[in-house]
Amino acid sequence: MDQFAQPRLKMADVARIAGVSVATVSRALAGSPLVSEETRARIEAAVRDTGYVVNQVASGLRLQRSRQILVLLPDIANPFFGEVVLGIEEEAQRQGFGVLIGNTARNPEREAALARQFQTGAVDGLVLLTGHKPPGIPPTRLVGVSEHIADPAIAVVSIDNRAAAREAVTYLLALGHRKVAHIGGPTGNILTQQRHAGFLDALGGDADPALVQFGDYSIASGEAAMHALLPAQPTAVFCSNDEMAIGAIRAARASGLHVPHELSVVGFDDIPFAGAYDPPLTTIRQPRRDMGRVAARVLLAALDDQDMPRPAVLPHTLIVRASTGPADGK
Amino acid sequence: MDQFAQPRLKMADVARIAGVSVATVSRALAGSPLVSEETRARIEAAVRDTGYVVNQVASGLRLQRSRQILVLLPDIANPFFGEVVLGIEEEAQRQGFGVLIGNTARNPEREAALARQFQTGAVDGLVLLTGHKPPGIPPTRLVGVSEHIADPAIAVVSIDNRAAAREAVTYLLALGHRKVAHIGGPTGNILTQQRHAGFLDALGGDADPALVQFGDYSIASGEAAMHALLPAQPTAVFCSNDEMAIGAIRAARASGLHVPHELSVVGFDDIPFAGAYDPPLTTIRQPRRDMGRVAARVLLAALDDQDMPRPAVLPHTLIVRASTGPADGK
DNA sequence: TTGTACGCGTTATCAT
DNA sequence: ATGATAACGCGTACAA
Repeated sequence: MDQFAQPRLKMADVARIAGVSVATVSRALAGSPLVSEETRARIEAAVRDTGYVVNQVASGLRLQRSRQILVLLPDIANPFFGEVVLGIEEEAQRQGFGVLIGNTARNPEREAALARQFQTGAVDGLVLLTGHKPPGIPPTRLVGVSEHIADPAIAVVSIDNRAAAREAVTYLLALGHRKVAHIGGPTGNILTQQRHAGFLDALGGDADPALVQFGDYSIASGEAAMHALLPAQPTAVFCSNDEMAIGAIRAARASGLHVPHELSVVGFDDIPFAGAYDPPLTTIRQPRRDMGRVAARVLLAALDDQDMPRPAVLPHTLIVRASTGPADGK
Repeated sequence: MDQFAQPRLKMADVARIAGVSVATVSRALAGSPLVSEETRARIEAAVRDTGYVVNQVASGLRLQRSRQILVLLPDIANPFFGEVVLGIEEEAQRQGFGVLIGNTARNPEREAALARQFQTGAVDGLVLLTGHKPPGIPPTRLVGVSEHIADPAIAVVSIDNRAAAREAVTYLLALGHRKVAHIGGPTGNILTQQRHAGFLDALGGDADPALVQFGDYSIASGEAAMHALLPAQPTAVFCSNDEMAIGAIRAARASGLHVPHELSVVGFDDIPFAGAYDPPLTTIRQPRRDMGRVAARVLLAALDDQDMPRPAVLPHTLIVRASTGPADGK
């Protein structure tokens, strides 16, 4: 009952069936003008009849390029990345490139295995959503998205995180809040630093240390950080991402505080669930799909030109929803 | 200033440096015992010095296998898949396989491009999280996860969706609910049908049509479906996934109903946000990571044995949280 | 317009 | 234990 897969056709098979040489088949399939209409038709018929598809591995070996790019994700479960990937795919497809995704899971071994796909020509370029270049590969044919890469030779497509954070906090101040707290991510993280800097900017330079906590961008860590902040009695908190903002809301509620009447909460990213949470989250929206599109465009241009891709800064938006309100609670 | 990437080393370069033939280098790198310790050391030194890595494309062409598998996702933004992918990666890595991810985005063109990666040997096997086999490829070296595949030759790793749905609804009945509604997914979808069947099972065979609505597994569609159900005054609703459950809660609240006092809501999947929502969602947990692990195991076994993989049914769990309560509202 | 033949970087066979 | 060489399947000079 078990059908054995028939050995896959090669170009020579198609050539034989069409009564031509492999060279002609290759040319016909590549759309070369050096093929008569009549032979082209015969070849196309043979391809249709047999269901032949060109072997991308052999072709890639010969051409030294695969027309594939690989997107490296640190955490495939992070809802931030989905839309970025869609943007990348959109632009790549437009330019005839395929997109593969690799999940490093912050595991050096997996990252190395994926980097090898790049080093050995299985993919032509890399989009880094991981915030760092895999060790041991040259900083060329790479582009970063969202998070800055330590290697200055690598262009990054992002928003102005510092300005966005400043804007979010300024908004809270405009609502009359005077004790604005901040929950950041891991302190070593560049995004954390940029958004923290924007927080300080808005406050005029420095903040009460009792009003600043750092988590790890998870809901649980936001919850813990908010519990630690509550004794200082902030009336508003700016969180470095939406997950921690949700955690902050949970902690506030657990302590009997109403959001937004007694505590305003601002997130960052506008992940898919942000608008569906109760209350819907006020947050900074990153143009994720555009970021992906631009990143792909920058990378693919660099593949052709061989010259250094330029970084791009895209506009963010403050999305005001129901997790924030006036300082006096109405 | 622009460093040109040095042309990549080939095995012949390493051979030259180590003063041996490429055949010996190949053997040494493959761990063959037919290499003297002394030459092996020289070769390893050369590899370290140069940073040489074997070209997987050339190797794959020669060996006719890549030791890579490709996971096909219908929607990379769907939070259900993250943990499944982790399970797949875990097992694949254990067996020395790499994992790539392809997002079809329900776009036939992208799906075809990804299927070609498989057809042409860039990857050895396919894990389908899409619910269907890409057209035009033989049903071998494939395994499905979660959703049944139309082609009976393809093994699927899943839970017993019908039994799980029955269990969820039975739990609601045990709480004293008599008007239990259901929000399903697209009616053509197999998961929708199985979970709907389980809903009917628990009710003893049939349900009031006014208590059944179908959405598209999105939050918005759950919201719309719940609005349509409200006139029938259900005291509980079983939703075919967590997103629609969240939508149902939003709709109930918008109509002034308290969850769970006036309406109990059960979801399905236990996506990462389910426990963090307010109220935390009662739902059916699928053992996502295990499903991924088992799927990888089944697929990789099939790659060796050439025989048909066997389907697997894994245990689900009803997770009771705060979105459900007794029918009398306390 | 078409065909012949070589090379892309490996691995395996067959010598030695 | 090691080396020469033929494949793997394709693309492209070069020849015809």
